[in-house]
Amino acid sequence: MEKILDIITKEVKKGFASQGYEESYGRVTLSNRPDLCEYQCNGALAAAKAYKKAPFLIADEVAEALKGNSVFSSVESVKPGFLNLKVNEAFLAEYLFDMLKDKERFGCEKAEETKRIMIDYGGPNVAKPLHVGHLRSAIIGESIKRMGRFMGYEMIGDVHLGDWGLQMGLIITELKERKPDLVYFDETYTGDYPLDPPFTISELEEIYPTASGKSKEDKAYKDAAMEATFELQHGRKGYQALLSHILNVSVTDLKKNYEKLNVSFDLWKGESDAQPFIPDMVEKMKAEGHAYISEGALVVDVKEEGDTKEIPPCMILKSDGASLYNTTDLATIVWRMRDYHPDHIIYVVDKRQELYFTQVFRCARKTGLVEDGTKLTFLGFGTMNGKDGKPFKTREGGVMRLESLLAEINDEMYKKISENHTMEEGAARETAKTVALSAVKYGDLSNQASKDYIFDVERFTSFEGNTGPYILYTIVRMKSILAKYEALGKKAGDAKLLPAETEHEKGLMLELSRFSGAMELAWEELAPHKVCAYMYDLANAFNSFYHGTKIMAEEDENRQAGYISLLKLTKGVLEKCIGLLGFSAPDRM
RNA sequence: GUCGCUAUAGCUCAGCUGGAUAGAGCGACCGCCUCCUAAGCGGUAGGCCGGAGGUUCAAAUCCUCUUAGCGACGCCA
Repeated sequence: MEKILDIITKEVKKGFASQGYEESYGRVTLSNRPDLCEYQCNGALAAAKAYKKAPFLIADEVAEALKGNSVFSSVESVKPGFLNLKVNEAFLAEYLFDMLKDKERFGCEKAEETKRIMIDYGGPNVAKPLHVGHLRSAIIGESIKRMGRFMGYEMIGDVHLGDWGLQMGLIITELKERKPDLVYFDETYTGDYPLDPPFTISELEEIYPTASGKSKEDKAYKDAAMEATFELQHGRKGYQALLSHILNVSVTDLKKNYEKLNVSFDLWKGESDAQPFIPDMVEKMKAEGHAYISEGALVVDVKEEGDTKEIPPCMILKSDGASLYNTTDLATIVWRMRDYHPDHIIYVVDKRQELYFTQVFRCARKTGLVEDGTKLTFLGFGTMNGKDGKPFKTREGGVMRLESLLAEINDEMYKKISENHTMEEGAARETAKTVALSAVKYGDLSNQASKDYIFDVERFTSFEGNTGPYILYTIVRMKSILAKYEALGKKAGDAKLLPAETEHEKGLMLELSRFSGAMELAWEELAPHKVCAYMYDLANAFNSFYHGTKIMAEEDENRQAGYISLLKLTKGVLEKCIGLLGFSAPDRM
C-alpha cells in the first residue's frame, strides 16, 4: 500500500503544480502543531523567494486548488505561509480497512529489490558466561535482523564466536594440570576420542578464569598455554578433540541463554572458522602489492584522501608472524563472500571499535575481499551504564552475568504481578518472564543505539510510563476486549471502520496510518528506537481512545463492530512492532 | 597531542529533510474507578536546547570558534 504521507504529498504537489509552481515545494511533513493540523506543508515559504511573491499568497492559491479534494477534510493557508492539512475521516477509515485486510504486513510494502544481508552480532566468547556487556549486541542485532526480514530482505544472523587464541590454550593447560590422565593428552593415542566431554559447562566457566589468573602470575604456566595454543593451531589431534568438546559444551549453553533473550542465530560460526582462509588471503595481499612490512609487521595502508586525521595502516600479521583480530575479521569476510555473497554486512559492535572497523573495511575493499556492490556497515552501540553513570557492575563491583541480571528482573516482576493480581504461580512466573524481557529490551532499544545509556533496574521494573510493560499492558487490554466481544459469538475484524467521530478516535487512526512510514524510516536508519517511539505514540493514542469510548457498551452494532476492527488493527500493529523488537505479550498481566 | 562522540526540564530520554508556542516518562502537585484490567486517563508547575559568533525569511537542528565529559588513536580483542 502506498504510504499515507506519499498520498498526501502527491495531492499537495499537484496543488502546487496546478498553480504554476515547481511541484517539489509540495513536500509534506507530520504537523508539529497538532492543535492546528495533522499534516503541514511549508513549501510556500520556500517558494516565496524563487517566485518573488509573498508566501501567504502562494499558500492561499494552493489551498484554494485543494478545496474539495477527497483526501482532506480541511486545507488552510495560515499566517506567514503554512499550509495546514487535515485528513478526511472517510478516506482515513478506508485506508485503515485496507491495512486491516493485509493481515501480515498491515500495508507495509516489502523492499522492491530483495537483498542478502549478513548481520554479525552477539560475539560471545567460548567458555565464558554471557555478561551484561553482551546484552546490547544481542538485543540490537536481533531487532535489526527482524526488521530487515520484515522489510523483505534475506537476513543471515551470525553469532561470530570468540573461539580462537590463547584462551583455548589456557583451558587446555589447566585441564591438563587437573586431569593429566585424559587420553587427549596422550600423544601416542591413536584411537577415537570419547564422545562425552570431560567437563561440564560450570567447570568450564570456572577453569578459564582460574587459568587466566594463573598465567598472569606464573610465567611457566603462560608459556605452557602458549605452547598448547600453538600445538592446537597446528593440528595436534587430542587438542583439537578437546576444542570441539569445549565448543559443543559452550555453544549448547550459549544457545540456551540466548533463547531466554528470544535471540537466535542462523550461523554459529566463529573466529576459528576463518583461520583456514588466512594463508591464501595473506599471500594474495602480498602478491598484489597491498601488504608490506612496516616496523616488522605486515600491514596494508588504508589512508584515503580527505581523511581529517592519520588513519594507521591495517595490520595483517604481527611481527612474530602470528595473526590477530584484524586477520581473523578479514578472513571472515573472505568466507562470507565465498559462501554467501552478501549484498551487505552489518556489524553490531561496541562503538569504541569504530576506527578499527574503518581500517578493516578499507583494507577489505582495497584488497578486493569485497566487491564494490557489497556494503559494509559498522553499527556501533554505546555502553550500558549503571545508575552512577559508570559501566554496569554487580554490587561487589564485579562483572555481572547476564543470567543474574535476568533472574533479578524476573523476580522483581514476579513480585509485582503477584502483588497486583491473583494468578496461579506457574502462570505468574511465565508472565513475569515475558514482561521482564519486554522491560529489558524496550529499555535498551528505546535509546539510540549509538549512545551510552543508563540501565536503571528500578526504573525498568517500575513499569510506568514509556516502558515495555506499558506497551504490553495496552495489548493485554485489547486482547481482553476482543475476547469478550468474540465470547458473544461475534466475529472481530470483518467490519469496515467508520469515519472517526471524536478527536481521540481520529488520533488513533492517524497514528495507525503512519505505520509503514515509521517502519521504513526505522529500517533505513537501522534505528530500533524509532520503532519504540512509534509504538509508544500508538499505545498512547489507543489508551486515550479507550478512556473516552466504551466499546463494549456501544449500542449501535455497526459502530461497535467498527471500533472492534480499529482495535484489532491496533493490536495487530503493536504486536508486529514488539515482534520486530524481539519480545511478545502475554494474554493477561 | 590528534581525531571522534556527547551536552535539551530536578532525573532518564525523544525531537523526522532547518519551519509556527522545544516534547515524553519519572519525580512533585491536583483531579478521575457502581463503567471493556487505575501497570490507566486528564491537568498544573518545571527550559538562555553547554557558551559565543555566523548562514537563513526561519536554527535545538547547518557552519566556525569555545568549554566540559567520554572514547579511539600499529603488534589486545
